[in-house]
Amino acid sequence: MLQMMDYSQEPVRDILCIDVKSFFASVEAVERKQHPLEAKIAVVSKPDNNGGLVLASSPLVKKLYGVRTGTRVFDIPKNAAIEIVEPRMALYLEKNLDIVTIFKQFVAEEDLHVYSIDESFLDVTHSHSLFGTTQDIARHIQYLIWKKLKLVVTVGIGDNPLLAKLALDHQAKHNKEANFIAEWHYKDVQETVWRIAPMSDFWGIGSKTEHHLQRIGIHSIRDLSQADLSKLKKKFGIIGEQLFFHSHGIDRTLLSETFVPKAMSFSKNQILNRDYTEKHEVEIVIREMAEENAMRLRKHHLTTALVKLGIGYSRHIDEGGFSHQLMIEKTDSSHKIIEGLMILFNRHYQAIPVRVVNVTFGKIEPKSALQLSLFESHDVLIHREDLDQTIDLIRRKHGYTSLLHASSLASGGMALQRAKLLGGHRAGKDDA
DNA sequence: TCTGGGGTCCTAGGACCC
DNA sequence: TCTGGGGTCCTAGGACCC
Repeated sequence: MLQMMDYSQEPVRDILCIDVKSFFASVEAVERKQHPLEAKIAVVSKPDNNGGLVLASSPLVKKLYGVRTGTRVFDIPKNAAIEIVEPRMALYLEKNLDIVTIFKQFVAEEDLHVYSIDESFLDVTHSHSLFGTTQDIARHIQYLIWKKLKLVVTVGIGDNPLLAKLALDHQAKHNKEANFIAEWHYKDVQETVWRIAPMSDFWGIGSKTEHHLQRIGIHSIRDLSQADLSKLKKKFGIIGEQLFFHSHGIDRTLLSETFVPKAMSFSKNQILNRDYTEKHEVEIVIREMAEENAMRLRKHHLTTALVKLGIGYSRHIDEGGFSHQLMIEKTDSSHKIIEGLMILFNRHYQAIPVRVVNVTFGKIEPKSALQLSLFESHDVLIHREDLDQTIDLIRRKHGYTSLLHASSLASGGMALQRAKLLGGHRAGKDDA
């Protein structure tokens, strides 16, 4: 006897989940006057480095050569007619803004949730009198985006955001015959959600969770929906409960209520181009990354009160590394932040080759009045603040490379290389 | 042929306070 | 003094997503 849900009390909205087919690769195709579905382009994080990986590939490249997101550079067939392209994040951001502008013609701000650079949720429940049925709206948006940007978007439609997202990922994306639109409702859960396989394809289930589930006898989403909820809760906590409801297609979030909270952390992650064995070299990298992050803080008038330092050791080392955090006085000053990071670094660093560095700021808050300290004179603080702002200004105007600290020019410095990156990828513009 | 980068959320243990 | 209890914050680590 199958355990079914009573959906009568669940929210029923008209949700669209929209994403751009092979976004980065498609943008690059359009820039080259090619049809995005006929191009053979792979956007690669570090084309000149075998360690790089594919961030996006044209549909044809996926189909013909099996080259998809995550494929390593050295796994791309050598003789394939694939154009390898460096990412231009600034360009993609621009296109994203154009697309969001189109969305805003159809929904109010609070009914739009931009989930990532190429994926958004729209609640069109209140848009029908002006724009027609949900399907009409979906097609209209597809048409406008095609007309304006020559990009193909796929649309999942559902009674809630989860169903829309699942319809998108598991049906719309592959269904050209249906114009890349798919619709999943509560009544379809058995024929749709339950058939998603493998389990790790399901949103929120990764390989670890999949294994864990299998160990307790759950081998499909359908199994999951029939599992004992209290047992799931005991094994997985809140996540277990969530998984259970998701397997029934239940998701109670309302877009209009999920005002996107301000990002609570900024992080910088860097895999170094070689193992760093000298302590001071690592220190220089940490300083650079801290400064870049601190610039972001100041640009948005924010402060941090928590710094985290993560160090990953070379692959040749058994130990993985460490990650430690430290509460500091609320600040946006590079000096104060670096001071905190250096405490962590000196406390935990061992003479082991380093390959990965992570610098994260937490407890981010809007900046109030100048923070005064009992231990430092007003003048010193003001001076430092002025200095930081001036540096930011110069960098914003002339590019990060225009004002490198002397230390960055030492052998360990990566700022010169990283300045050309945006969101970790090449910005593709002079001063993005 | 060795490492992409930026995020969020949850857990569990410990410290500290009342 | 006994093993009290609840609440909140901090920390490290894990898992997942795009």
